[in-house]
Amino acid sequence: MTGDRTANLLGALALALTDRLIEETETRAKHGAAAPAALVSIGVAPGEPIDRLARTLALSHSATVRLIDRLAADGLVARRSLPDGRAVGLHLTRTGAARRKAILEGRRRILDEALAPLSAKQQDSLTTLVETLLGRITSGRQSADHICRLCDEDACPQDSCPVECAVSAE
Amino acid sequence: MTGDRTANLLGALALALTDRLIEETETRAKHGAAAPAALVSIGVAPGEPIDRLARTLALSHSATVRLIDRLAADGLVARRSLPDGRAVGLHLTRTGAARRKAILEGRRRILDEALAPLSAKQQDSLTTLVETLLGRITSGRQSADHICRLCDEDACPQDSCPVECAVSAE
DNA sequence: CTTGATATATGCATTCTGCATACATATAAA
DNA sequence: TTTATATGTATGCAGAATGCATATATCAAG
Repeated sequence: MTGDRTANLLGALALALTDRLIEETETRAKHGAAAPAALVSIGVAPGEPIDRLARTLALSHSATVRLIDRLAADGLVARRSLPDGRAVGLHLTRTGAARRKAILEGRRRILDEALAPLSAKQQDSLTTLVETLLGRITSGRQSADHICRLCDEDACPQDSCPVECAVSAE
Repeated sequence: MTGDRTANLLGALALALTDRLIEETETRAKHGAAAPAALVSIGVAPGEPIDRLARTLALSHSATVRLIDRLAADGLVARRSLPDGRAVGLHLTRTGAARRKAILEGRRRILDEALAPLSAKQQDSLTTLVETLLGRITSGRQSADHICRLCDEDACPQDSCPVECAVSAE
């Protein structure tokens, strides 16, 4: 009984937080919810090809090409040639990097506001629980990249990331 | 420092869970992510007009009309006349009610899987923390309806719902 | 050099959405 | 009652984002 309630509350919280995060990040990079995730992900791993980004965003290849077209038209992303002549390496322009920073700051602000009513002790307790849940949800490299597509790697070093750990432990 | 990490992890969890919940619920009621929320919300409050549903879903009125058109064409929702001749009351058909149940079960399955690694004690601890966060996020009746648009009211009685309590306490 | 795989790009259709508007009904005022 | 305004619904239209099928270029293996 009480387990049902826990599940329901967690679902409501996830939905409510995601609503706010999407709303916030989407205003800073137009072109849909995938756009801010693209900017963040490209910033984490510059030079990666479109194909890889498509998997991280869980979009089709063509949709990703079109998204990059739009972000490039806005001057946020640049395509560069790679040793492999078929692929293009994606990079953020200076403007794109600034936009990425704004996206991460906006996201962080939303989350900080939500966490404000918790004491430091409660936040520690929450951290442990969330780590456990995140590890459980992760299933492989692609899943991990997708989960972390909006993450601020400065706030969450890779060697301590429960999602990365879950991938390594496989 | 550690606060940043907590925030980031919470954001990742919210995103990952919502991805899974949307994916799951969307397959059971076609026509986009708002469709399952419409079925769930209509089930909670049958007879409500489209206008009110639009606010709960945070969609424009016309988008909601079109959504109801599609759900009605699928035989899931029925429009009935109301005392106020301008409005229409929304109801679930028998098929619609069954679909709603499947949506809530699918949602619950996803959440139960995610919570599986936690002990009963940890789940209790998580419940308390999530209650606090949900109360903080809520801002008014419309916000509350929106947050709870996919909730299973059987698992979360209204008088114990932190979102409802936050509205009452205003 | 040929064959098959890979990466990107594009034509086309579909889905979902919002804005502006039209229409019907209700409510209040004169 | 009549008129004016507000409310709820529906529709025409356009735009954004996406996927499928396909075309093109490049790589890798034989």
